[in-house]
Order: sequence, then C-alpha cells, then structure tokens
Amino acid sequence: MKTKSTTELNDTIYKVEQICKSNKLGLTQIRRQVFEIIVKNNKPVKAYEILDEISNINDKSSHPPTVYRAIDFLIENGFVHKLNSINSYVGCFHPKANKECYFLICKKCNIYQECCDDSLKDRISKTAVHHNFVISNTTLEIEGHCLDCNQK
Amino acid sequence: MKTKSTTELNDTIYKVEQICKSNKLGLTQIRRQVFEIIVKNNKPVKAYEILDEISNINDKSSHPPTVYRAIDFLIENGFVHKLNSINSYVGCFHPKANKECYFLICKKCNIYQECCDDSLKDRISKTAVHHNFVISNTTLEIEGHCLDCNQK
DNA sequence: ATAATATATGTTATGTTATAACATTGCAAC
DNA sequence: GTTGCAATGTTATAACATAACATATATTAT
Ligand SMILES: [Zn+2]
Ligand SMILES: [Zn+2]
Ligand SMILES: [Zn+2]
Ligand SMILES: [Zn+2]
Repeated sequence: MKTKSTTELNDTIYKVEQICKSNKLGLTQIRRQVFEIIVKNNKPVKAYEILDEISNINDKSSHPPTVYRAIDFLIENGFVHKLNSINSYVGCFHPKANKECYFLICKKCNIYQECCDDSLKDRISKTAVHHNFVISNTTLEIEGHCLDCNQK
Repeated sequence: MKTKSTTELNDTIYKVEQICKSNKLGLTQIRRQVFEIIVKNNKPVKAYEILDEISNINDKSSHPPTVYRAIDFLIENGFVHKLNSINSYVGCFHPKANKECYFLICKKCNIYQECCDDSLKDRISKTAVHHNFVISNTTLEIEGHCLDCNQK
C-alpha cells in the first residue's frame, strides 16, 4: 500500500472546498481544521487525537462536542468516514463520487486504503436482495497486513 | 427476516456445549450464562445489558470485567460476534463452521441475520489479493431495513 | 494428600469514546 | 433593531471498555 503524496492530500482538501462552495455548505474554520487534520494525518485518526491537535492549533483547549460536531458534518457530506472496527476517522479520497466506501486497514503500519470496487458493491447488493433487505449503509473493513508489512 | 425459533436457539446452545466438551474448553457458569443471554435475546445485545441480566440471574451485582472476559472467550472461540457498527454482540448460528460471518442488521426492528455467502467471501478475497493484502479479519455489517419493516 | 501451577473470577479504579443539555455568538432577513 | 437560524462554547455525564492486582478454583506433578 503506497502512502499518499502531499499533492494528493492537498487536491483532496481543494476538492472538498470546491464542493462546499458550489453546494453552499458551511466549511467553517473548525470544520476545515478537523478535515485537514484527518486528511493530512493520512492514517486513521481518533477523535481525541483531533481534539488535541485542534487545541494546539488554536492555542486554547477545545471540548469533545466541538470535534464530534465537525466530524458529523464531514461524515454527513461524505468527506470523512468512520472506521467502526477501530473507532477512528479517515478522509474520503473521492468525495461525492457517489460510492459506498470499503476499506483495507493494515494492522501493523496502520495505513488504510479505500477499495470501492463495483464488483464488490454488486456482490453486496445481490446478497441484500437475496435476503429481501434494503441497504441504507454498509460497513466493510478488511483488517490484515499490507504487502510491505507482510514481507518484513 | 424471520426470527429464530426456540428450538433453533436451544440447538445453538447445545452445539456450543458439545464443541466445548470435545475441545476441552471451559464453558464455565458465567460464560454459559453470558452465551445464553446473547443467544436467547436473539438480537444484538449490549455489554452492559448483559451485565444487568447477569446481575439479576445471580442475585448480586457483577462488574464489567466479568462480562467482557466472558465475551472475549466466546468471541475467541467463534461462538459470538461483535457488531462494531452498533457496539453489540450476537450469537453465531454456525459455530466452528470455519466461516467469516457477515451481517444484515435491520435498523428498525433490530433483528440481525448472518449472511456468509461464499460468493461474498470470494469477492472480498479477490479484492484483497488485488491490493496485495493479507486478510486477518473482516467486518461486514450491512445496515438497512428488512422486508417486514420496509413494507410497513 | 500436598504443593505447585495454571485458569478463572472478584474487585477497585480508571481509561476511552461519545452525547445531552443549555448558554452564547455571529450573521442574515425582515 | 429584533427575529430567526446556524454554529460554537461550556459543563456535565453517558456509554463502552480495560488495567492492575487480589482471591478462588481446578489441574497436575510429586
Ligand atoms: Zn470514500
Ligand atoms: Zn502495513
Ligand atoms: Zn457466525
Ligand atoms: Zn426489521
């Protein structure tokens, strides 16, 4: 799993800014700060880690609701995902691409990757249909070891 | 999604007893109690709900570690699964069948169902291989509405 | 049987993750 | 300028989970 370049990270932030502008979504200072922290970390980040970073940046201690509200906004708009298996948050690298996002998470180096194959989505859809089930959201988190970590 | 019959629930408990016997796994009183609570609820159960029930059954208040240890034992041996998306625990209805278990969870009636299609497993494997990723465990939790709830 | 060992449980305290509830601020519309 | 609304600040607490150490119970070796 290759880690993302600074350019890719900045592009993602830029893309989200544009989406917010054209959709009149209030990307306020805190929301933007939280998003940048998540994206630039480039690994799954914990809410209280974000809280610490926010407190540092703004040179005064913030409180949990501040961070969780920003996260909620970012998730609602598809800019950030929560990884339920590790209670952490990651940036989406194709926001508004209208995909469900699935994840590979390396337990060793903590790098993650979105893996939103259509074939996977289709297979999940078929399973749901087969069970007469209407999907509202899907959590697919594949934990294991990436190539690099597996070779060591 | 049909809810399971008493017979099915009892069969599951019996099966686990047999597995424990033949594998010399200590299905102690508390572990058995916790397993029965999870299975007989027949819905995703929260750790602190289990704690309450255990306290009632044994007529004295128990503590979180008691329940979490029992849950750990049951998960390690494949008798119980954790649903990460809702911090809840469910019984496995094909213990030791050597499958990864995937789940459909109805947000309305809270019924769940295992849906461990091989085709789904294959599709996930292929995705992992494609990314040079070695899977250690997979979380697949599909939330939405079951047939009954969708028709209402 | 007794001691040594390992396994399981009890108990207290605390760590981690997340939300409720209500007050305050900033800004736009009327 | 006051009404309305969205966002943030603040305090407190709820919900979920584990660390650390003491005690009890079961196995096993002598
Ligand atoms: Zn995404
Ligand atoms: Zn790795
Ligand atoms: Zn199962
Ligand atoms: Zn339902």
